[in-house]
Amino acid sequence: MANENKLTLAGLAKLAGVSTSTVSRALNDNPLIKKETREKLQALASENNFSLNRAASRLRTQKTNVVAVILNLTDNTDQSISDPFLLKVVGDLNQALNQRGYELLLSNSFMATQDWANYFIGSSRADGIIVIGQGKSTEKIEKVAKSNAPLVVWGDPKAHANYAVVGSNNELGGYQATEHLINTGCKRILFLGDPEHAEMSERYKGYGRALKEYDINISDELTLACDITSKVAYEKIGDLILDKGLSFDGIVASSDMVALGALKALKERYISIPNDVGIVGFDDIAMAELFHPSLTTIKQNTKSAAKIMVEQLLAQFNGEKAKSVVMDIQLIARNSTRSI
Amino acid sequence: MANENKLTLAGLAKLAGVSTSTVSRALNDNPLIKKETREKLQALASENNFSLNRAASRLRTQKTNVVAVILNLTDNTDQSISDPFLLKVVGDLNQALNQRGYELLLSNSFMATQDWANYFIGSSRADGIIVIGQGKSTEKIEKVAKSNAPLVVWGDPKAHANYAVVGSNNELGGYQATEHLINTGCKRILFLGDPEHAEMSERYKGYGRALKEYDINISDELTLACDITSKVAYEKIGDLILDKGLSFDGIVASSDMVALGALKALKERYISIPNDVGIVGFDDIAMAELFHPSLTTIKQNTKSAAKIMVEQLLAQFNGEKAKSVVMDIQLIARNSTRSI
DNA sequence: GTTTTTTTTGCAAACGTTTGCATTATTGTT
DNA sequence: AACAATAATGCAAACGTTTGCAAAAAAAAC
Repeated sequence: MANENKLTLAGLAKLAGVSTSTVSRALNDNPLIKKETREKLQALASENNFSLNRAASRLRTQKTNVVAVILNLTDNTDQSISDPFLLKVVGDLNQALNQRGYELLLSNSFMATQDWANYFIGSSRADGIIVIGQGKSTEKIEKVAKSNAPLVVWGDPKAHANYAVVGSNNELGGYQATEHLINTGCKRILFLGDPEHAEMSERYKGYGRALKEYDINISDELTLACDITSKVAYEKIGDLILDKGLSFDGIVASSDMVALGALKALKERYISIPNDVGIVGFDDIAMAELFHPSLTTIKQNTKSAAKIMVEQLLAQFNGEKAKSVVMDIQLIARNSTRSI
Repeated sequence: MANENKLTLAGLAKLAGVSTSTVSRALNDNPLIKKETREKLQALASENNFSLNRAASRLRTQKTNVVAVILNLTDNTDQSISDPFLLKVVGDLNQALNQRGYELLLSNSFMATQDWANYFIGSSRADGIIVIGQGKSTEKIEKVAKSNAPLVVWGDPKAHANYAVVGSNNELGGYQATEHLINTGCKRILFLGDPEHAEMSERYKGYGRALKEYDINISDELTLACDITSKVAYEKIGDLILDKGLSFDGIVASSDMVALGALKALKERYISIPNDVGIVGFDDIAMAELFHPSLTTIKQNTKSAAKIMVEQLLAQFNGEKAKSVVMDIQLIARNSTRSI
């Protein structure tokens, strides 16, 4: 093809009548090279639309400028990848990484059966790893951490781990969601989510704390364990109502997608939202305000979270030790809960 | 760190008492090497959890085994990246690529101001490019195509381009959506979408054809140009009703997200769906069936599309010329349209 | 037990950068 | 004008693989 004899650094050097070192330095804007020469060479390079062979420079510098982002999906393959929240995080990470001169190698947890650290770092595919979602299976993450490869995890920062975790204050989020329902008159509040799941379990704790502080007794009946997908939530709520009637007047959903499933189950039974049942979601995905009714939710700021994760990762590149960071959350009151 | 003196091929060779060539061949399962030796060396490699330096092998082989996937977003940055459909495509591509031994380098169109071909291919960052979304701005794509870098585009395959396009039969989709509304009794059907946008314009054509074939006159008033985001759709429908009352009884939405926006605008005004207005979306995103009412839509099969795109790309690696492929679509009738 | 054939291994040269050090050109100082 | 100090460039050795070709070892043929 056109690839026949691609222009190389040496070729460009000959073209310019200088040495390869000079061209290399010039293209990397190294001040060792006289400014005029630098500019001249840069111009020449772009004229001949030359571009450095990254494979070569990576080999030489032992640095890839690539970060592997791993979607740590749970077993049920298809559903979770469609959670807009996770993908929003990917998008924000991409932007944050690009801003710092890095590229994003996307991967899901199914890919490498081998351990990630070796697969990505040991092989010079990437300089660091960002895992999205602590989820339930933390063994693989632990393994990476132990190999002390640069690593940052999006998950629950309170789950004191031996690696850096960036995530929202899930406990507080759960608390505020519950409190908001209490303040808007709900008495029997359901928690809908997966208490086994790292992030979700903290939200569950916050839920428990709020009930306790407001002297509402916690009943097992009001904890509805369910996978964190809309479909499962929809079914679970349907079953519950079939089983016990409308035994609740508020729902703390562990994610917006879960809330969406619940919403549908309720609306199909002509249960009024927010009058009969108030719902609070978690995440504030883009379409939260487009549901009908629009969804009251706990907003996670993915944009700044992404920026922080990248910072923490880069810190590790410089030999510093990364710390876990707790992100503030924010209650966004909309129409799926009564107004205070 | 642990990276101090990483085991190298030469090191492993010394450890095993053979030459590097033998180890290299063994790890690549080259039958030139005796089977026993191969297995012994492979075992040794994994014992010492050795992994090949990809930067080096890429340099040597002039192949990266990476494919750049570019989200070709339109100007309004934030919204479109949250379209679950596009991200679903990314996920499916990731899987399809991994299956063929490739990795996915994610990027968005804002990143490289330079031309993509040079940035990704010329620099040995990737072997090929997959662009998601033809959208409105096709110049950059044309540029890549001209440089004849391996390229496949997700877009409208009927838009005869000088590059390989994989996409749904958008015209037929638009037709079927419209026909379905007609069959369920709609008389004044609105098209909601962006006729400038490559994929959408084909859907618009199909819409027009259906109206014509069923002898319904096409009125400019019933074409509501709007950006392909829920928010804009929501506003446009609101404005339209404010302006002219309920001047329509059916909507062909150019995507599910657009449909969702319209849905909300209508429900807020207590307009019954599907009785007063029927709505058909496009894409069949995961939550389409979880809207209330669940959304009738034209399903695009992203999973097999992804597989085909990858095949078409790999074909180009082998010097074959890739062809555009039209994917079948399928009407999924749910509750946002009356039953036939 | 040679010779021929086949199988298995090793040698050494790439692939295209970057960078420590040596060298040359330029400027400043006396 | 000679020397010192500084700025700008070039030399050449890496970085860790892969692979054509030669060589050695093993098997087969006579």
